Amino acid sequence: MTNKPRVRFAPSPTGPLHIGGVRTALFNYLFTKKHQGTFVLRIEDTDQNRYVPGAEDYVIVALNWCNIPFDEGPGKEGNYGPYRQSERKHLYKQYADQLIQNGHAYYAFDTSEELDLHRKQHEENGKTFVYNWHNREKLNNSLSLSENEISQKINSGEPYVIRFKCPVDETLQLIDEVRGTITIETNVLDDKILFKSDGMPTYHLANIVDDHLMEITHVIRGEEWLPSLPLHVLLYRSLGWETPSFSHLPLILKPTGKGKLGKRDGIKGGFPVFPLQWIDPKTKEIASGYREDGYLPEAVINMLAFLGWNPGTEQEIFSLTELIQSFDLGRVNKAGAKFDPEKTKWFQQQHFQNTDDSLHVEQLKNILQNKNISSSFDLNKIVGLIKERAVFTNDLWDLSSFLFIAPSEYDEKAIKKAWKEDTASLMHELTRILTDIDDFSSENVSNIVKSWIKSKEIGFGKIMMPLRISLVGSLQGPDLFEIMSIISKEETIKRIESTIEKI
RNA sequence: GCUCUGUUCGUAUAAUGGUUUAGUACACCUCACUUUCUAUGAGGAAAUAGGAGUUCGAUUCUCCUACAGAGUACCA
Repeated sequence: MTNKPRVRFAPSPTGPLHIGGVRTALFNYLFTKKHQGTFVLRIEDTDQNRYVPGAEDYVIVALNWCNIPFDEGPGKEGNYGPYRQSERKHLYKQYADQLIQNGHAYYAFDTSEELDLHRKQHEENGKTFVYNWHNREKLNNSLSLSENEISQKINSGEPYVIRFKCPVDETLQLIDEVRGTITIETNVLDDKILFKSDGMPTYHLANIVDDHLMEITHVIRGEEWLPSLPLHVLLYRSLGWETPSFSHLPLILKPTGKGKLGKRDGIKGGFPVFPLQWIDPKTKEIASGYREDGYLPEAVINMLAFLGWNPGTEQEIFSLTELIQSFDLGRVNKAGAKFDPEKTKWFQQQHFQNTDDSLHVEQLKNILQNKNISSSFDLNKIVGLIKERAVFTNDLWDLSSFLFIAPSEYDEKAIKKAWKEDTASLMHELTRILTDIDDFSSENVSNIVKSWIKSKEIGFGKIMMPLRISLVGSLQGPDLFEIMSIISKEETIKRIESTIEKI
């Protein structure tokens, strides 16, 4: 690559950005950063009716949380602003006019109602209404009307749209970086509206104009745009502009069943489909987010990168830096990928385990502070003991809470399994043994208790399991002697005695 | 319906026109280790959608069928 690429992520602020959108942003980011290029955020808000307040902020916060910030965009003005299409409104009309002058577009006066009627009638006959070369001469537009009629209509303020005049009898060879060459006949295309009667451009026009004006070199977007590619390429040609390179990313599909991953799948499957929590401003409905569910952004990014891409090696755990180094558009898959929440959890676990212990200690400290628990325990040691079975930060507390708070109730199943007739007297005897131990290191306690059990000629489980119930409340947790050593001799004995009393 | 795109173990994917008994990861099963729960380690089961063609040879190239997805708005 000779010149540094400029890429853009161009969401529409109609709701929270879902993980498919984040994946698109990520691939744009990885690609451009690999080549020291620029990542632009452009807000495509040409449809005022669908604007949702907060959606734009959400995109920005989400990208920042994921550590894939944009270089230019709203609030980060570069030389190509403004970056909201609603603020660029004045730019588009001239290009629509240019297309009309060149004969590549025309005015159309058909109302929505008329078009709906056409569609309905065709549907009843089992056909589809297509507005293009085969009927455009007969419809209510500047191709069928006289000069006089046209200027009269326009001057009298009759609403009109501007449609693209799609060329006839041409075979288009389109190049997509991930799919190769795509062939399509222009005759099957329709004359898409470029400019709406409300004075706003449609997505197609605005998108092409902005990509050109912002000097975007590579368009990387979701597969749902593939059907629009011929129109876009034709527009570049009609405007006499150089065409950027196009890559269409495979869709992210539901984990089970058919179709694109949607909001409902998350609710049904109990996993987030959004990077951050989103509260709908109208319905107050809450959609869960990866951030709030305790996922590390590194894990989410890593998981997303592997949805439709792979490095071709057996390495699966990647940092963002490594992803940038390894990313290659040529290795993007063509087929849609089913989303796998289990694998996402695995990525989280891997990244959680790779996180430096000191950060986990900080997190645990915060949790204790929030719970108003003051403790003199060695948190480093505790983290080392429980970390391997933790996946989320909150697990740090769940797995260690019994150290800070003595169990108040005991798991019934565990009691049934481990607490027998003679257990109480054995536990009494154990407290006497423990009382005499001066060096309460886990190693020393372990040696003494184990040899005592051996001398009694009973099974280890007979002592260890009730002891675990006494200290933890259930048959879970790390090495018992480590636990005893941490909570101290006095606390250990206290807990055993209290358990004997309660059961 | 029409147009476009796609199809390797349950899932995500690797590989190559022959060296493949098609590799890896998640999930699943077994064993080991923890006399607990995890985690971990070892092992197991599991796939080239179907049919033609090109070829000495195809999972890899071509075509057809099936299935799937997307698009088909004065939405993006």
